[in-house]
Amino acid sequence: MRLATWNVNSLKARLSRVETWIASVQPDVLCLQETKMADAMFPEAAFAELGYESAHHGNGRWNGVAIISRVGLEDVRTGFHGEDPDEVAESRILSATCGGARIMCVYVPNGRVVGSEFYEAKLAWLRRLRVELDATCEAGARVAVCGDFNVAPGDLDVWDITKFDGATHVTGPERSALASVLGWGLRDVVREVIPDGPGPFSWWDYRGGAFHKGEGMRIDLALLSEPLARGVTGACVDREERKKGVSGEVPSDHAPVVVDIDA
DNA sequence: ATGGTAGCGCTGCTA
Repeated sequence: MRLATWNVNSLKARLSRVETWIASVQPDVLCLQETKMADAMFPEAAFAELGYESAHHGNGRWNGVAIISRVGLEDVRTGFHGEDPDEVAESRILSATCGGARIMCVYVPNGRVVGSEFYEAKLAWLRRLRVELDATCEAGARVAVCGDFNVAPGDLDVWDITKFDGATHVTGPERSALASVLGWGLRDVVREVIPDGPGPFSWWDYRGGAFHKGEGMRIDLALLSEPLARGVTGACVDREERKKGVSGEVPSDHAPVVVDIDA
């Protein structure tokens, strides 16, 4: 199974690139974040034409998550378990069973300024993600939690840790909350396949030529439970997609993360 | 030099 995750920064603005990328890379399951659209606007037919089923959870111009699969898409859950779908304020988690694995597509809150109410909400959201795993997944199950975590797990996951002193995405509480999610029984397989850094980065600020200066962060992660992680045969970040297209089409500020699992 | 870019959508917020 080829599993991928990609924060597309508006699926409406990026659809053409996403279609081209899918046709080229041929993922079996693709998790999308920041679709920035309501369910009614989701281009389900475009993915069907490529041979994929899809599920989307979006409620407006921010956030929005989707799972695209050509190996089945069952038992879709919108939001956290026990959450009234009509009461979900922000669309940040979508789960489905694809190809015998429980896929969770997540878009963790950014957190903005350390210590702000948004930062505290981010920590609470990550704690709730651990609760979600405890409550909805059996130990030993095939589980993949993929998405934009807005946390750089280690110092090698930012271009220059000395420039991040106390900054959002690298603070101890954020990393501890992420570690608690991993502690359910998940492995950061891209870091295992690529142990050296800095990088591989998955996000670069649009401003100031950050991409070309190599000033990025690794915040888009594929976290796999043991039965899936055991079968990983390769993992990478597709930096090519982050380059500007020949037609001048603007890329997302995130690159896709791709994991191959022999299963 | 306290900026810069992108998306949404039309004013300023979010990232």
